[in-house]
Amino acid sequence: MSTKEEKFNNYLRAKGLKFTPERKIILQEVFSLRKHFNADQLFEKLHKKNRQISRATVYRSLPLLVESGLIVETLRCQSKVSYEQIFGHKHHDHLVCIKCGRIIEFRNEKIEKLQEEVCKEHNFKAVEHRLGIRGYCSRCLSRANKKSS
Amino acid sequence: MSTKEEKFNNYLRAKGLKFTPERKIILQEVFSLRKHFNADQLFEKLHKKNRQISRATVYRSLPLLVESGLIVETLRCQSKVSYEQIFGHKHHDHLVCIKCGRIIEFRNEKIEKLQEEVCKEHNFKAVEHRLGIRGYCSRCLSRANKKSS
DNA sequence: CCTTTGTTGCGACTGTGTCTCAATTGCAAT
DNA sequence: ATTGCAATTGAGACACAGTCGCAACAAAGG
Repeated sequence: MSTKEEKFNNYLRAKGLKFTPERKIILQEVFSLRKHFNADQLFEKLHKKNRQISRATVYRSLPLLVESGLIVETLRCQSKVSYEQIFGHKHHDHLVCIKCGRIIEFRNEKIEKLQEEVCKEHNFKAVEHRLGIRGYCSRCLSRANKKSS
Repeated sequence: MSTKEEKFNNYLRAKGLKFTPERKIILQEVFSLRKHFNADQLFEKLHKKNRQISRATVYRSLPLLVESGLIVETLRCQSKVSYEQIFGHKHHDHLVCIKCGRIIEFRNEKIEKLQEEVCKEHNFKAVEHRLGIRGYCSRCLSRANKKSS
């Protein structure tokens, strides 16, 4: 099993790209953030740490991290693309609370299997899939019941 | 079974809003477009027909149509929110070709059931769910095979 | 007729993300 | 170490979807 750095480096080399200091810093920061994050949060955090890396570089690096298989584009929340670390994580799906924004992860093998079947039926070669269920989480539901008008 | 107009009107009245001529025109146009569309396509079409309805009004009306249950926000394609008519249609999910953009709809009862179970497990009240599988459609696959380099 | 409340269009604005371009850097070959 | 060159960077301008504030307007009720 290789490290994140190795995996990213291998990807970059294979494409004739360089593992620059900026990319190294971005890689580290991505994995020091919580699992779900977006471009701005990443930029902000770098900025606060006085890592002067431009917005453009941050935005340019994220697709590289996606292509290298370290992170993945997940849901779009409030018109922002949200990313998620997948290095060393299994695929899973999301319950998204539309009230508090909480993201609950789940994995259901049967659903995964059924998706494969659907693709087979349609001669479709899946690259990626996302199942997002939007609604109200248990906390928000119980809170709503307590102070029901 | 009520018509689209009645359903929209009922929703509006219930919220103390009005079924204005602009909203009527927008409603008609939405249902004369093909099933999947976005705000700009709608605006363009109205414009071409010399229906002088402002962009702002179009953007303001779409959330109303969503809340009234006539249309639904589906996938985001190329940073645009895409809508879909659901009046008189059953829920379904999508295979999206990342090469040609084709959208293939499917419905799988077992997946729907399993999703309900997942929600129950997490005490989650689903409002809406989207399953999008992105990949290559059969046409694009066979085309790629023919002229494989 | 007058008031209230919702609606519209206009244009300015916001915010995310992209692009251009000149200057710089990393790396391999010399 | 030096050179050559492609990749990279930062800065700011730009593109574009979507939103907002505001003044004029319309509908409904008293």
